[in-house]
This record gives sequence, C-alpha cells and structure tokens, in this order.
Amino acid sequence: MTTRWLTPEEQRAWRAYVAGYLLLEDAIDRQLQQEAGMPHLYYSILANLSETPERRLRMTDLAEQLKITRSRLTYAVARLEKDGLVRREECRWDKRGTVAVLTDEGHAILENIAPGHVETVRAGLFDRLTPEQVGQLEQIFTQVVQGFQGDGDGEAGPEELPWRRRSSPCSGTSGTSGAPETTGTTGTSGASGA
Amino acid sequence: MTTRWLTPEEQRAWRAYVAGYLLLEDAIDRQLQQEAGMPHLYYSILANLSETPERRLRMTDLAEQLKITRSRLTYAVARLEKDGLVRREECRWDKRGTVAVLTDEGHAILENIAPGHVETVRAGLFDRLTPEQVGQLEQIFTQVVQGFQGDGDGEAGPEELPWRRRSSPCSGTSGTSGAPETTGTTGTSGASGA
DNA sequence: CGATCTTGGTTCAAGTTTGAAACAAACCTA
DNA sequence: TAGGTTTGTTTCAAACTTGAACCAAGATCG
Repeated sequence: MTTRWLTPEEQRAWRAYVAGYLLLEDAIDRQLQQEAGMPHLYYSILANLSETPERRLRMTDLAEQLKITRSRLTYAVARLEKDGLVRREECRWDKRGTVAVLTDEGHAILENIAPGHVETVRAGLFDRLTPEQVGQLEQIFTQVVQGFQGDGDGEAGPEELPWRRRSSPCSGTSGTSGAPETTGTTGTSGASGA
Repeated sequence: MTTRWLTPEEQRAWRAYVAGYLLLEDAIDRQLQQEAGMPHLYYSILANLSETPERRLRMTDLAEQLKITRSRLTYAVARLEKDGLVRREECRWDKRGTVAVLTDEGHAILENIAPGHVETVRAGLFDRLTPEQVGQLEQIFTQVVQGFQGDGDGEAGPEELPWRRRSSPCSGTSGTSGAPETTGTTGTSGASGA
C-alpha cells in the first residue's frame, strides 16, 4: 500500500495538537508537582477514587478508567500509599484482587489541591476556547476514545461488550463510570477527574 | 477567589481529551517502539531535523520547536547519536552552541518508519474525524499554543518578539519553522513532524 | 578591560514509565 | 478433581524524564 500521507490540513492539525498537549501537560505537571509534589497521573488517581461512592476502586478498574497499564498503576499507588493518601485492601470476593482506597488524608489533600489544578486547566485550555469549541473538543476526543474501544476486541465496533462489564463488588458501586454528577465541594475531584 | 470549577460540559470535554491523548500517545509510542525501537519524541526529533534545508538544527531551536526541555533533548540526542542516526557538531559562530545533524542513516531510517507512523496517527485520529473536525482540532490547539506563547514573556500576548527570532546561522535556514511544504517522499517527515 | 549577567548545553541524582516475566487465585473442562 | 488456561497484580531491569546544579562562552556596562 502506498501510504496515505497526511494532507496539509491534517499536518497542521497534528502539529498544533502535539505542541498543544505537550505544553498543556507540562504546565499541569509542573503546577501539581510544585503545589502538591505529585504528577498529573497521581492526582487523577486520587480524583477518580474520590468520585466513587466508597472512595475505593479495584486496581484493574482504576487502570482502565485512567487508560494506563496495570504496571504503571501499581507503581503509582505504591507511592501514594507510602505517602498515606491511599490504602490497599484485598478484595474479599476475589482473592486475586486488590482495591485502592482513598484515605481521609488523601481526600483532604485532594480538596486542597483541586482548586489550583482546575485553575491551571482553565488557564491553559478552557479560558482559550469558546463554548462551541469545548463541545467540539469533547466530540472529537470522544470519537477517538471510542475508536480505541472498538479496537481491542475482535473488531466489535461500538458494541456493549457485556461480559466486560464486571462491576466487581469490590470496587465502589460505580458501573462503567458514567457521568460523575458531583459538582459541589466534592466535585473538585470530578472537575479535574480523568 | 472561590475557584471556578469546570462546568459539566468542560468536565466531559476534559475527560474525553485526557483519555484520548493517553490512548493515542500510547498507541503511537508502542507502534514506534516496536517497529523502530524508539519513542515518539525521538521520531519527532528525526522528523524535525529532516525538514530543515541542511537537516541540522541547533539544540535550543530544536527543543523549542518540540516544546521540550533542553535537558530532555540532550538525553534523547545522545541516544540517537549512539545509534548513529544523528551527529553532533559544534556551532562555528557561537562556540557555546551545538547543532544536531541528521545522518544519512538517520534519514534512511526515518523514511522507512514514517509510513507506519503516519498510518498509526491516521488510524487513531484522522480516520475518525470529519474534515470539519480536523479544522476544529487545529484551531483549538493553535489557540492553546498561542496562549502559552504569550505567557512566558511579560504578558506580551501575540507579539512578534523579534529579539527571540535568533535564526542563528548554525541551524538550517529554517526560520521559525513555518509550514513544511514537504509532501513527497521526504514529506514523510513533514507528515508526522511535531 | 574586568566584573557581572545572560545564554547554550550538559550532568547528576531521584523519580517515573515500560514491557516482559513471575505469581497466584479463579475458571474451565474432560 | 486434576490439569490447563485465563485473569489480577506485582516485580524487575532497562530506558526515559525531571529539575536543579554546573560550566563555558557571549553580551553588558562602568
């Protein structure tokens, strides 16, 4: 096959996108590192945990939500545990499993640093966009995510993959993690979630 | 100040975006790692070098184009140099400077792996988007990048910052690196540049 | 000129990420 | 129910990233 190169428009979009996300991630990482001593991912872990009813999630579920490897998560949680922000518990229903639980301290810390984080996201991204663009951004990346969703399993496309929806009793009752209605003080976590 | 949390729309956009870029970067990194034994950034370095008239660029210029730190670039170039894909030369006009030069081997390798890379970018991103969305994506991230541009220097906004445009004779004649008209075989690099 | 400031790059230690390998519990099947 | 496969998670070594500290070469200014 003779390679379908990117069109000029695609090239421009790609360049802008790559530059943009590097700058954005950099800014976010730096901000969190300075004010909280942790990188973006670690914040996301705390945030995701805080959104579940019982502030607990199985490692695999967490990894899946965050779109990272189990290995990476193990390392990250180990660090957060050492800092006392997260606790590990074994899953009673599945002896193989481990659930990560947000500690009270972890929750407190999260509430402290959330505002700064949100502010950074806002300054770097949302304050630059019109409401329409926010919608476009969501639409675009939702499609991208869905694209990968379908990939993994036998070219299934946008199927439901019911057997994958193993809402193990260990994780908070959060199903496939729908919309986190949180918005108040606790919403802090939601606000910057993923 | 009472923190302006993200609106539900912004939250959704943010979540989709974060999940999307993680998946995308992951796919790209994995593909390049497998087929070329190098991460995305390293590919970008080769690509950027290949776009300049003489396939050479000063370290600082390169770092700036790629939106990464000098430190990170030093490490990356060291590795690429060890692999023989890039060569370091000292800048004649400024004894402090170092220029990274794409070797013939580096260029050859780049042409070999470019198709696969472009294909991955296409499969993960562009094939999912309508032409309008490609335009939107460019617009959105261009604004994001510009936002950061202005930041660094005294709230200058979209100024020209003439003194920064130090197109040192060492780097290829590429100014602030405009549009890389490349599109043919060599365009490979351009196609996936940044 | 000489002290000082800025700029271009590298180095170093500490922290993070990766992918493959190792384990162990759960599941399936004959 | 033994044996084999799958699933959940950790471990390990190698590679990468980070930020601060450092060195040397321009640029400034009295």
